[in-house]
Amino acid sequence: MSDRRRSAAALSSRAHAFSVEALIGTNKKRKLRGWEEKELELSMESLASNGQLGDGEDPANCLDIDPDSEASPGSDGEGLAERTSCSFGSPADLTPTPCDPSPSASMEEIQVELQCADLWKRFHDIGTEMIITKAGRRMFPAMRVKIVGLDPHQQYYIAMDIVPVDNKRYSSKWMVAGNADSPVPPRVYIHPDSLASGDTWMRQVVSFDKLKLTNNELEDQGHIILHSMHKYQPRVHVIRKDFSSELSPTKPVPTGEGVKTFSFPETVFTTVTAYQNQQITRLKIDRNPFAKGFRDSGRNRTGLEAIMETYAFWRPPVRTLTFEDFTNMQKQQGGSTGTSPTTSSNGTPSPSGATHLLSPSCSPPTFHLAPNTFNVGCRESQLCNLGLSEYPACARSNMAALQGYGGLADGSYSRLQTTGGAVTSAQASDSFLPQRTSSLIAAGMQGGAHTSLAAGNSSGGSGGGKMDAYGSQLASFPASQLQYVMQAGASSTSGPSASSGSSPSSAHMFSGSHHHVQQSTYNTFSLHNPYNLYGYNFPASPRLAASPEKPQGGLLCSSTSAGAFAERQYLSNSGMDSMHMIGNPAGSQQGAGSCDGRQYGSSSQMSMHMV
DNA sequence: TCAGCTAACACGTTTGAATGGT
DNA sequence: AACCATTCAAACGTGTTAGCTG
Repeated sequence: MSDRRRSAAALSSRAHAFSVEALIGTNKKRKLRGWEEKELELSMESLASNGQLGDGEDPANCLDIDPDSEASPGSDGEGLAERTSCSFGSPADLTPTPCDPSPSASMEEIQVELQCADLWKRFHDIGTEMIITKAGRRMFPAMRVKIVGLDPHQQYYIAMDIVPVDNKRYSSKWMVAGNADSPVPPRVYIHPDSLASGDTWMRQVVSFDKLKLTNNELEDQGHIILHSMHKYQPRVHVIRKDFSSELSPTKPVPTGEGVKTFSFPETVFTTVTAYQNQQITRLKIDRNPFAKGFRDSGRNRTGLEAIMETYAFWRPPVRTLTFEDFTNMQKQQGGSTGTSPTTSSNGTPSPSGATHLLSPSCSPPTFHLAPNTFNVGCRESQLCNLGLSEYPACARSNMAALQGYGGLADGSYSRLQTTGGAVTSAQASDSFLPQRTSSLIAAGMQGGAHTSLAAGNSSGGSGGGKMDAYGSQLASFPASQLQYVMQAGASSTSGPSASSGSSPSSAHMFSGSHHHVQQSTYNTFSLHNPYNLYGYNFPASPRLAASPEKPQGGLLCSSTSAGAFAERQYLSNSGMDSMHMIGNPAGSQQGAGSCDGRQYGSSSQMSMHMV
């Protein structure tokens, strides 16, 4: 069955959007503007008629959808490819839009920042689809926002609703299939942490990942009810306590003073009961940890795919193919489409043909520290040596993938994992995870030593913890960073069983390691994304570039609370001599999370050192 | 015949209780 | 007794797919 599934997943019969026909039949791009402006007007009328907009609200402010934005599925008859042909909108195109035209003075300063906007933009460029089911389905990406400007002592509700963008129903080819179905009962998802103080809200990332979408109008568990094949816009509401008297999960969000509403154009999505665009499916599979079972991970791969994965670190960063890419290719290749990247099994450019598709936005990160230090990522707006505007979008998004696991919001353990014969797992918490005691377990050490590092609870920043081995080496690092020493040469892409040659102790670590490790080591990180479609590939060291074999010798890594397993996995596979993750003590946030379903710490910077 | 929807399924993650060691 | 690490299993989330419906 898995074979059948995978072969089917290679190309959906419904994936029309990236067909050559769809891609080249897009010279009507400019025509969209007129249509979309018209659509926008209709959209606003629809919102107003549905009672989704409050009195006095300016609908144009509430759904600030740039007429040039062509990312979401539309009904212009040109299909999704038309939307896909656009490049990332400028930041101005996707700015959050407050909807309340007359907020009170205390509400005026409130700002909401969409977390993981890069991921949303990726989906947005393709045409975001959200599955809805009778039982309810979570959104992916989930809405996650950071709120600033609240009165720290004021009590607020944070709520989310989803409103129709227009009054149309779409077909699987994103053509208008008629008017929208009858309005569904209004539903508002009130964040479970409500009611909370402004200080509480501002200290955490407000996540709506528990929100579920359903098409069952009789559903009574509070899921948001939507129609399939309709286009919707999520909205986030900040509601002051004294204006929440009318707040109800089954009533439209009250409007007016004391309520401020935000929407993000890049979060517009189309509801479906089955994915229509294979690019969306692939992106969701690669970024949603719950869908890891569908990732290409070495099994049932074609020879080409296996090679591509094995040599993943050789390849340049690849981003989603755009119409401009395609036209450029046509120019460069004399209009030939024979090597169109769309022929790739997952619809992405093949490595051989991808070099001219490099996006400036995916250019390699800049060396900015010591010559041997390589800044690979940071969390936006925090301790970032590069300004956000100049920071490669792909690198940012890949940073999330790099960060691995670090449960924070729910107080669960952070799990640091790696692969092969290197470090196995850790449940980590230090000064970045103040409520947990840190520990780290390393295996596959040189000489087979079973090294267990318990960093301890480094409250106050003082170094703590015990180190059974390599203590002197590790002690030189701040206690707030978990330290690892592992043997790169012992690791392998073949998974935990690759711990051959390890001592009984290390073998024990693998045989008896935490099941999370056992389950996850095969699939995580871009190395297991055989096309490296969604992130940035670190440049391999020259040594490794010459050979896929991994170097021998020690590997010194440190990590913050966020999982470092991915980095280590990358290192162990790519031949990086070391990687060093630098935490962000000041920016440590409980509740920090990722948009791909993982809980991350707030490590804001990561660098690699040649040692 | 077709598009859209549903439910069963396999696979993986998450979560918490149980167990054993220190 | 308290704490911690580990194991285990159930619950849950996910995309796929065959079959159903209109």
